[in-house]
Amino acid sequence: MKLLIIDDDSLVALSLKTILSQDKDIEVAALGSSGEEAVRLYDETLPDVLLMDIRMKGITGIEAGEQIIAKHPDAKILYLTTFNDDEYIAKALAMGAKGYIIKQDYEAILPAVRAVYGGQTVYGGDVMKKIPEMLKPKLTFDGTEYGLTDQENQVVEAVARGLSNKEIADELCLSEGTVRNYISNILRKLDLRDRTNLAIFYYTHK
Amino acid sequence: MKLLIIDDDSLVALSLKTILSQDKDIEVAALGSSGEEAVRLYDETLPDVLLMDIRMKGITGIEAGEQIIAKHPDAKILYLTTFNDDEYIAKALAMGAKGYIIKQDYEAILPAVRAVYGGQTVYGGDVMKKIPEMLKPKLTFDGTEYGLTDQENQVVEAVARGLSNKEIADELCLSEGTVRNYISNILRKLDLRDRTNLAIFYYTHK
DNA sequence: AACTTGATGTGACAAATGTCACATTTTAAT
DNA sequence: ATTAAAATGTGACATTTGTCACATCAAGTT
Repeated sequence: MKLLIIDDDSLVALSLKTILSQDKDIEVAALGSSGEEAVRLYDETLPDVLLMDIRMKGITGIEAGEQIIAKHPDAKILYLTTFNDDEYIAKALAMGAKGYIIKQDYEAILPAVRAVYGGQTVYGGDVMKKIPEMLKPKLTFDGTEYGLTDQENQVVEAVARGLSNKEIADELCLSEGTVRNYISNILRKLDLRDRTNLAIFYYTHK
Repeated sequence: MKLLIIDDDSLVALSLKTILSQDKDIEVAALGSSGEEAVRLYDETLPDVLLMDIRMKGITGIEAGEQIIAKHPDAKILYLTTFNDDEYIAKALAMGAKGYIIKQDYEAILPAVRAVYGGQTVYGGDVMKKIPEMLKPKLTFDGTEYGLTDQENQVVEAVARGLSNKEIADELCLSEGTVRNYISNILRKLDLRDRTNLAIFYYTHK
């Protein structure tokens, strides 16, 4: 199995090579330390598996991966990362990366590389745990981001539950007029036209 | 590594044992052919990895897995399946299964088992491809299920985009009155109160 | 031809909604 | 204590919305 290793930190790349070379089936075709190098070396060496850091100076591992996949749709890219950042996970998934594992667990790297070589997709245990959450819509709508007050936020929640102004007033112990005023303010702040658009906004910005 | 193998078809279980036993690191602790057996044998043998079929007579692999995880939160369960059914994938993910691979690719099974033993999570290539789609909300609302006509459906879409009756009328080349009538009908059919609730219904029913 | 049906439209109406310009009251800041 | 700034409320008003009872009209059906 021909392997290409890319890591921002050359020392890490070297260590990886040392560790992985011990396996007699693995031949490390080249080492690199940037996204640009990844793209170039991939073309030159056409490895079976590309083991690459995500965070790197210059273009990120994700971007490099996209370029490589564009040219070699079957490329098997296995990402190494220090953190497990939701955003990266989602991007890596969307990009079709074959794996995403945490650098820390050394022992896991070799089996992961082997599995990817065998056509599997390997995501480190902790990473996988996040996917179910990501699958379900966020329940909390935080209007603070849009400059809404606490009360206004509650009104938004209520509107998003389909309540009428009267019902909202009863629920929040306010007068109906006040609720109307709140809604007016909310709509202005969010630049929306009516409560229906507010509900839509709520559900599309969950 | 101690391995427990469960497959509806005893022959398959046996074949798996034969294949996997060739690896000197693997010891097959037991074979089983039902979800109930899986639960029992897991308790008895406490394997490092449980390799289990999903579709089985009696309780499914998923249910068995849930019971096992409930008792042994760190259980490493690797599902084998003939199909890659969205529903099962989602369930397996939510349950915390460590893997989900297609039976067909024999060569993949051994590396997958090894990777799972090493703490990784392994989802077969095709399986993984589905996750990004599952991550984004379904765009199509099929009102047919609720007895809505084609036109009514278009109105629903329009309402869900936040348009006013006038705007909808213009867009669909109808009179505003007709749009109002449509909405009346839709609300009755769906047992909703107003357009805001309709929009909410739309977004909460994919 | 007479009839049915469905899609489309109209007008009237009540209720709900959103805006606005202002009061009150409470709270916080100086 | 005085002031400023919120939170809360009121009433008037124009619009929008949803309901309803009825027109029209085209396209089938019998």
